[in-house]
Amino acid sequence: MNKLPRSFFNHPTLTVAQELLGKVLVIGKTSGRINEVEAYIGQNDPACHACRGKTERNKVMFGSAGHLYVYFTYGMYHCANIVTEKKEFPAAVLVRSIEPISGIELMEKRRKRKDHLSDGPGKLCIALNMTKKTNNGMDMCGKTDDGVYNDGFIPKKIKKTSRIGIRVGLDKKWRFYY
DNA sequence: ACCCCGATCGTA
DNA sequence: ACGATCGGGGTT
Repeated sequence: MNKLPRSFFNHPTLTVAQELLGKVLVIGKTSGRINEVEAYIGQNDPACHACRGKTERNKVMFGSAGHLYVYFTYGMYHCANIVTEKKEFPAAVLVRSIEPISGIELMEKRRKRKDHLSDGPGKLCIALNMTKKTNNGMDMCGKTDDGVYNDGFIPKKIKKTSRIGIRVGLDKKWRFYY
């Protein structure tokens, strides 16, 4: 397993999003294979948090690639993105689902159930214990084990649809899964 | 200071 | 398919 370097994320978001499929996300003692993502890209994407410019919440998206953008939503959930593209270009890939690989008992304990541990953006943040307070802005290309890894797995067929849970930007088919 | 609504989840 | 849920971002 080799860790993805910053140069992997410092590219067009649609490319990074599709290449992230099948990679292994590691946070602490838990990990899982990414099997669903969505791209959110800059000022011309009405569904992107950064479409109206930089704010206190979305400022991480304007930073350098390879950092986590974790935000709080629906009064009770978190969602985790990995920042892409060059500095000051606000874009990121939302990780919507992972297939649990390690730390499964820990995930079950955190989720308080044994099924559907991480098949949703809010669920996987609970399973991997990611919150805005502790994970927003963290570097996924640093020296710690936290990050994204390539173990050689290659998705067979990538499917593309509109993104989930949004009311604008539905014309863009920027959800990818396999 | 406050109002509105959401990149969701779980159950029906 | 739909309702619960509520913190806080963004604007006043």
